[in-house]
Amino acid sequence: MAKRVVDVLVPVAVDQAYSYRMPDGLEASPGDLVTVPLGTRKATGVVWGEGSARPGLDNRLKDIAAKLDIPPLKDELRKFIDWVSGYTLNPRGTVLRMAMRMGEKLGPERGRVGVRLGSTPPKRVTAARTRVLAIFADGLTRTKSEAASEAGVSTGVIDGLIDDGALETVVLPPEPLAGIPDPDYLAPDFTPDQRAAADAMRETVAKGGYSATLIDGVTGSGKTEVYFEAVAENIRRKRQTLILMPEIALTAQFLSRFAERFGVQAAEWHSQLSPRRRARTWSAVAENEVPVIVGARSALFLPYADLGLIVIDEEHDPAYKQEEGAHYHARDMAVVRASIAQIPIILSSATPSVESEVNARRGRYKRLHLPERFGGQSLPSIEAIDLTKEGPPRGRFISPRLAEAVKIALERGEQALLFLNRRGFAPLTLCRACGFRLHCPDCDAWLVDHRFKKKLVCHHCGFSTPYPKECPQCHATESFMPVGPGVERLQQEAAVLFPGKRIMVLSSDLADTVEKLRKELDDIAQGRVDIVIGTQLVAKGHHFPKLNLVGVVDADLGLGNGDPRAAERTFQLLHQVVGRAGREAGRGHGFLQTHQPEHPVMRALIVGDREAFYSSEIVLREAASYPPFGRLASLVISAANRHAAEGYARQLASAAPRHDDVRVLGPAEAPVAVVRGRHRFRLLVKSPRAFDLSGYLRQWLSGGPKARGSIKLDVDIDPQSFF
DNA sequence: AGCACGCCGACT
DNA sequence: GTCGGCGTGCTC
Repeated sequence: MAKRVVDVLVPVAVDQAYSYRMPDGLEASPGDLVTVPLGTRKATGVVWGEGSARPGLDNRLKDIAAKLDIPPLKDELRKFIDWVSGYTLNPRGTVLRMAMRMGEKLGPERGRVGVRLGSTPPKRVTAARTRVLAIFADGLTRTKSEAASEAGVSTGVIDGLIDDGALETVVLPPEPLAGIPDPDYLAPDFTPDQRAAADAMRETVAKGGYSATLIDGVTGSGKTEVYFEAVAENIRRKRQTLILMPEIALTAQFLSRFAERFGVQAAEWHSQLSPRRRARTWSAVAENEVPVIVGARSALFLPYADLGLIVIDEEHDPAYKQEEGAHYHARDMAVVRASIAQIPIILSSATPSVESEVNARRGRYKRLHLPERFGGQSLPSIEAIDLTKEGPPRGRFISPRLAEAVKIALERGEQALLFLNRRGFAPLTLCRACGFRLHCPDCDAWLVDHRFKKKLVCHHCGFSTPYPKECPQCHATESFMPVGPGVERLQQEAAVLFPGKRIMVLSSDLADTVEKLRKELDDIAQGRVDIVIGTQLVAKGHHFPKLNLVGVVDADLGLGNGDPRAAERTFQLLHQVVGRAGREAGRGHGFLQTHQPEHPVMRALIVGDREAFYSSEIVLREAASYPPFGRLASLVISAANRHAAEGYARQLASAAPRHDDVRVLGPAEAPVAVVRGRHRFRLLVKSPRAFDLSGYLRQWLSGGPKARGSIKLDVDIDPQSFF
């Protein structure tokens, strides 16, 4: 009898599952993890289904090597992987890889080594040894490093005592990743509005099944506390919760809030976990030992044993879109995962994405609205400073009115934040003698002057070079002139305007370590800083009690780049930044320096009419058939030389199947035409919302010309950024 | 993703 | 002559 054949999906960039023979004495069902020979090496794959007979392949089939003793990937996760692959056009193996990034080899957790008092007294006695033995006199077991630090000795002393037999080693069970959260550890003190929302949340979770809820409320309205009630209910039901966060920098503050509410730490998942911890977390999630995971977007692909609830915090945040390698939008994929698993999902934001806002308005999402700031605080009042009428003197960036407001705030003993979403000293440096602009050798981009680091940096490829002594074109010396502001230049200006004040610049490139950043944020929170100058890093989630004044130095930045989401992004970012003001100390105030005070984004912020902004933005999107009223895909073609890229892009465009619902725009040179020495062209594909754009693209690309040689094709469904 | 295969430059 | 650079293509 012929052996059973099964399909195994391997975590490499192939779309098809490969067929393998099942050797005698081995049983494996769909979802099981198996090791299989793949080329010259071995790979860990997942049984995806029964063998699909393909003629001519039978004699090449290899045997499955072994089955791993790990819980199988649930049907739910395999369906999700297939769906994500089909939608994003990433090969299934690539998507599987995201679910299997568990660090080193799996398998049973290796126990930690503990040390306790042995039976024989030491042969030689020293002062250090006496101290060690003294702490072990209580009969307790400790790890080597714990014992060493407690006794104030090096681990060498402990090792010596072990060799002597005075101490003995025991294998300890692995340290738990997270305790069991207590849903009733700290009962929150809710306002009637919050209470009602929390009750509704709890009911939704208790009822189970798929549902999507948008919690929408201003900064400080208690959104987190409200969805914590949903989490509490899910914990009571003993099912796992995934809380997705836009980025790790935020999770530290968030985790302590979680611990205050539930009495224990939640387990974390993000790309910076050590391999060891990663592997442990992965298997603990699969073994149902982790009730709550707080994670970045990749946590969406973990092998939950019993996922019962997903929460997306700050659902509008652009960081949910994965832009490198496999493109996917974690918020949208999370909704799909919830629907496949038939569980509730909660999306939370003070400034929902237009997509989610439309879903709520059309009844596809339930909406829970939290209208007020907690404890009766009022929202900051916001006014515009019209730069066309009362701008700063030439070469300066802080207008007299903003400077005056900062002075007054500082006199009152309050803090001020100057926000500018631009790193470095100046975005452009040119030669005053010949007009030469310093640009990146490998990209179509200017070099940004980073004066603190004494370097010129390309923000597209990371190229950096010391400041040149002379102009590369006309060899003039001392002729360079900065054009435009960055946060570092703003600091220089603030130091002159506000002498003697303590100024801190916060920007992602200056915060080299997470610890340093945390300390700086703490310094601000403790009031050890008068003026904070920051990029969008400061916009997110941090709580600064003494901050009452926020000045947006260039509110127009990001509006003029032709991106369909520019207005939405700017509104969300500025709303968030200005929301930093007056969260505790009282009434906050915000200034928007702008050239267009009548722009709908500025009007909405100043008048505080969020609804009006969404309504007008939705009308514009609908008229242009932009998402969420139509679908977009972007195909970026890159190649080592411009001609090859353009030629292939044209061939590809002409191979597009004709379809009444689809418009193919381009090819056009990408907005940043050269990155890392590669020339880029772009095709944009537009279709109605109800159209299967992924299917159309799959058909197109399988029949179109193959990208050979140095040519690369990057497909991005639902592109968020238009670089 | 690995890993082998293959086709051109500088070494004992 | 061959060692080895990494560009190209395959893995049941």
